[in-house]
Amino acid sequence: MGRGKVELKRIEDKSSRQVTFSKRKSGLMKKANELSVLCDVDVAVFIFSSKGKMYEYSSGSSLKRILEHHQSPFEAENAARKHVLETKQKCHAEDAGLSGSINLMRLINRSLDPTTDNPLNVPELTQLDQHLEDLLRHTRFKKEQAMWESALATVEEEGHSNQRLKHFQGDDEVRVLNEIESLNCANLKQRIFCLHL
Amino acid sequence: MGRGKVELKRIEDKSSRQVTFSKRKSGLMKKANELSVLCDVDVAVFIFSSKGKMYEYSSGSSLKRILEHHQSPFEAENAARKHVLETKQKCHAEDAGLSGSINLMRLINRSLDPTTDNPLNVPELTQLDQHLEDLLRHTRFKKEQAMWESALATVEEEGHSNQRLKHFQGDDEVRVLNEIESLNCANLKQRIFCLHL
DNA sequence: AACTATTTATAAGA
DNA sequence: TTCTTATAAATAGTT
Repeated sequence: MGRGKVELKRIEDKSSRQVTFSKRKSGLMKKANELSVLCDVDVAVFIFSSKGKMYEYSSGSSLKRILEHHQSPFEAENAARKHVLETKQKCHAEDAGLSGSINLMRLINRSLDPTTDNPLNVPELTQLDQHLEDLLRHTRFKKEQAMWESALATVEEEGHSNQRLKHFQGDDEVRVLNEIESLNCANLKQRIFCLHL
Repeated sequence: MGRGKVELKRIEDKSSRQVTFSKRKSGLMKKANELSVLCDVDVAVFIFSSKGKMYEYSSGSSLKRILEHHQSPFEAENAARKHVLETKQKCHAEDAGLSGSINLMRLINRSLDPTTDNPLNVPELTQLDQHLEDLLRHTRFKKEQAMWESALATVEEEGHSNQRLKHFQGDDEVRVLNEIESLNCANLKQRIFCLHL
């Protein structure tokens, strides 16, 4: 609708694409709001620009309040994550993990929703139990791994700077530095211990 | 646009509301598609009728494929669940659990996403570990509860029918029925044992 | 489900 | 960017 009719394909000129985006984005949200009010339904619209920026509309009472109240971290993060997955063109590997985690999410959601009208039955609870155990094992492994990685990085970093200093210093200083190094290691162990808490 | 202008408020007549819903729903999705194609962005639209039925549009390659491939159980369930929460007007109690579970979800998502560019750090992994432990405890408690509930229901059901039969039967039959009852209990115990696996 | 009189959205221009 | 305006598109009321 406008001075000329447009064919349905990507607008190649960047600046007019941007202008059209801005106009049509607000048009779409206006329409979404009208639909929501006139027909008394809930509507949510999510738009992801090519740079991953997200715009959203969501209707009146229900979705909106929840989304706003929680700064929509859930939808935003998930949608954004999916968008990233897509644009990274790495669909195959992720699919398995994603669908597995979706099932887990569904179980967790139902398990934590006190208003659900079909609470988890025993086989489902058993399945959830199993999933959680696996995930807990996985998490503890990751944690240990991350701890040691950060520990090694610190040691290496400190080693490097110490090494560099040694080039320019006498034997006494080297002894002091070695002491510092061992103190750093003790410090490191203490840090690791704290992380465990 | 139409024979008369409409004011932005709920259409009270049910059948014209339904007609308008149908027309405007497709209009909205058409607009969403145009925006997506013309401006080369990803767009997703979710509409929830008052009865909780969901309609969705999502643009071209990215979101659409993933949503279709997984039958969008995640968005559908979540959105539906939120919708239910809202319409049940029980926002207060759920909010705490919801925001807690959202945080958990985010951690799980990031933990399971191999393509994330910020993997969980150690404090976050510790937090996730803690959450999972809590949830596991909660799940096992629920499982035990559910098991005993179903067990009790079975006992009661069998007890009732046995009670009724006793009215019409002699002492010998009563003895047999008591044996059956105790066998049922053994059976029950075995079933519970199986559920534990 | 089709038909139009109108309103609304918006493309192009300023 | 914002405003204007000619025109395309959407749709309310009707059949």
